[in-house]
Amino acid sequence: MTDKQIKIVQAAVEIFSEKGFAGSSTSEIAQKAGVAEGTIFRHYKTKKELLLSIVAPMMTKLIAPFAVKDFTKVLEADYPDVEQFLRAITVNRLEFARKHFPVIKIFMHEIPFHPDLREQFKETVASLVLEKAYKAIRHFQARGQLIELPAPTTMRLITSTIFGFLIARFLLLPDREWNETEEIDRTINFILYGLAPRS
Amino acid sequence: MTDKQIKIVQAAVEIFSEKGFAGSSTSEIAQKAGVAEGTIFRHYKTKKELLLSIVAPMMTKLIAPFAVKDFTKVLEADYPDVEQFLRAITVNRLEFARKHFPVIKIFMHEIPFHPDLREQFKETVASLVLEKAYKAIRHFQARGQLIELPAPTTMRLITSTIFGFLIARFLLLPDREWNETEEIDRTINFILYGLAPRS
Amino acid sequence: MTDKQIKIVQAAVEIFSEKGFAGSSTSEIAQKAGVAEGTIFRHYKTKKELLLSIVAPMMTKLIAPFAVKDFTKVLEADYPDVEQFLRAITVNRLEFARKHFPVIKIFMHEIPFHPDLREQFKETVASLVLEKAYKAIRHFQARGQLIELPAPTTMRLITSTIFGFLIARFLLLPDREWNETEEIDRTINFILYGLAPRS
Amino acid sequence: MTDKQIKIVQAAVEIFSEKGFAGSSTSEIAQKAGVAEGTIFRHYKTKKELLLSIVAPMMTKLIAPFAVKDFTKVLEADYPDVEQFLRAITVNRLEFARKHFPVIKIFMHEIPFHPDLREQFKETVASLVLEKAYKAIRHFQARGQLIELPAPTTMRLITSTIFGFLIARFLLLPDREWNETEEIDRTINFILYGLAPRS
DNA sequence: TATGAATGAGTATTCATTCAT
DNA sequence: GATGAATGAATACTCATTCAT
Repeated sequence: MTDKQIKIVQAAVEIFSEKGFAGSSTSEIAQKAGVAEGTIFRHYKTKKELLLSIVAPMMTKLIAPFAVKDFTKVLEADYPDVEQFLRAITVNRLEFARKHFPVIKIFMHEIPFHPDLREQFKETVASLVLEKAYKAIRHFQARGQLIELPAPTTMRLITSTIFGFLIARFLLLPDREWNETEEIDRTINFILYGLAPRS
Repeated sequence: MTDKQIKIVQAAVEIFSEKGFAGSSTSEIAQKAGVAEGTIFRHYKTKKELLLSIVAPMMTKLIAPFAVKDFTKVLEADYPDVEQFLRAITVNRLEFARKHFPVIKIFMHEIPFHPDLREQFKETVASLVLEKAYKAIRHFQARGQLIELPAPTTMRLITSTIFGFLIARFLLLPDREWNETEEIDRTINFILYGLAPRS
Repeated sequence: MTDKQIKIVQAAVEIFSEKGFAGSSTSEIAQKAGVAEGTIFRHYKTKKELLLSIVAPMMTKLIAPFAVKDFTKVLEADYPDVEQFLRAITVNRLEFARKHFPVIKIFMHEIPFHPDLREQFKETVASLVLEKAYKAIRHFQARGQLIELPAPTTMRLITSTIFGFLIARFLLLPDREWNETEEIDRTINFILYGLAPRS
Repeated sequence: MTDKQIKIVQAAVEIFSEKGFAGSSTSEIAQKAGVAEGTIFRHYKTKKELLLSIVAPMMTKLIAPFAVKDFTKVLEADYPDVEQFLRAITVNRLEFARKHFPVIKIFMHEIPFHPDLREQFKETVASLVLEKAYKAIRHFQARGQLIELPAPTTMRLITSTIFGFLIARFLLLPDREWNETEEIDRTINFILYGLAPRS
């Protein structure tokens, strides 16, 4: 990646996340990047390819924590109970969101309008992550730490809660003073009690 | 609203929700609506005004359930416990989402890119709804039915869960066979147990 | 055809014939036509469509003299001998070339680069004209007025000579003083003697 | 000429003859030649110069058979009658066309759009060749082997016929099975009889 | 000598918007 | 009120050409 290429990507991320893909013009990106418009197209055949070059690698990183070979072993070794497991992924994804927020924003906005992006997401992300996540859910259900609900339902409830936190934290109220550790505690407790086996 | 106007709005909703506002062209809307291009601009000064004419009324409807004068009285009269309250708004918003799904989709996609829309939302929706919602939360906290967390946190946890359900239902997996009543039960129980005062 | 549309076509003919299709820009055409660039594309979806709208009707006119139903009857009734037949088509095509010279020029230059144009030409023009032409050749061969060569060879020799005349007249030396009747006489005599049955 | 330069010229000939000069891009030529884009411009200052470097030498070769010093002597010594003369140039130009067909095609397509090319052609080719050709025509007229027509007219009739043959052979129907010797015979006989002094 | 990244003017085409009918 | 022809600025993208390496 040349120096100019990096500048192009940075400018594109900034502008895409601010105005959306369709609302951004390559001329504006070129200007912000300080390069000629033609330079963009030397590196990326189309505007869309530029978008993909930004968004695709993010997808890979998104699923990184689940891309371990022997997931069951990791579960057993590292996470004696659900709480620690949930806390780990929450903190981990919080940092991920903090770092890649603009790209994630672009991704979430564009995915409904680009069937190819959606397909790629389903194939790589969804299948891998869901498989692992369901495994984890059943793992903790078997240990009596989670209520016996269908895995997809459990998954939905957990995901909603964590995503809801991230959206509130970075999208809706990024400027509020956040006591992050406390909010994380509350969020995780909410999940734990919400999904605890009914006595 | 003339017959043509209705067709324009219908076409616009369809196309905006499919391609996004910036990705849609007025000529395409005119074509789908079966009117001349100029006709759109006779009724709406700009493309943006057409968007607002679609999205703004939806906002009003969105907050309708909270736009009652004596909210406390309603709470006391109609909802003896949290469960019935939560169930009522969940079912109610589920129907709302089912009915206005495309418009809601447009709204959620465009709000980050239109500061005026965002402002309008904050002023009308957020303030009114939040005020009422916080009131309800404190109401049930006072009755010992909800754990004593800050209202915004409680609000976030409830909203995440309900929105998560709606998103899963209509956006992510609209084609799956949904046993809606069961899923609603599980969702509400999740919230109730998650927010029950710790014994 | 609106007034502007006529101006666009006129300008396009002029510029295409001067610089070739690929060497002409739509902006230049718009300027010469005195219309906005967008106006061109309201009437013709693409630059290529503009080209076709110019060139296609010419093809139809080109074959007009051969598009008679009962060609044999026409031959028998109107042309007692080859000479009169040849003279008729030569004069006729001369006038045609004089009238449509720029369009013919465009056509001949572009046909090698547009397979669709070539195909259309083969289907409509070539098949119809060749069929009729071969019929005429055999007609006059049967009457002993033309040497017994294969029709395609005879056709080639006649066509070369007439086209050669038209090219010299309009393309190579348009500015020379031409004694047209005399040159036509010489040209036709050349063909007649060249194809007379050897005694 | 370096190895790369040869490849550039070969690629350029191929692409120019396929798409026309204006329709070809230097990048495509570079790609097909297997060199960097810049390399083309190291050898040829502009795209046009590349065209000229291809087309100009062909012009010289085109007139080669006429570029003999004592043309009259050659006529007397080598060609006892018109037939042999015509046959010689026909066969000779046939081979030339076979060998340089793509370049000839480029040349004929571009000459109307490049005044400088046209000028160069008129100066070198036309004047020299015409002078010699007229000399030959008058030579054979004086010997009673050609009808007494103005030399330009005679020249036109001969040239049309031979070019017509070449065009049919290589451009219009290159894939047909050609019995070349027979067609040459017919073509030359056509000219001979067409231009024989009327008895 | 050859490269290929970089340029910026230029390309065909689309767009939201206007306006005479 | 409705039309659709007309606009011209803007769009994504291509081009011939330059130049530092």
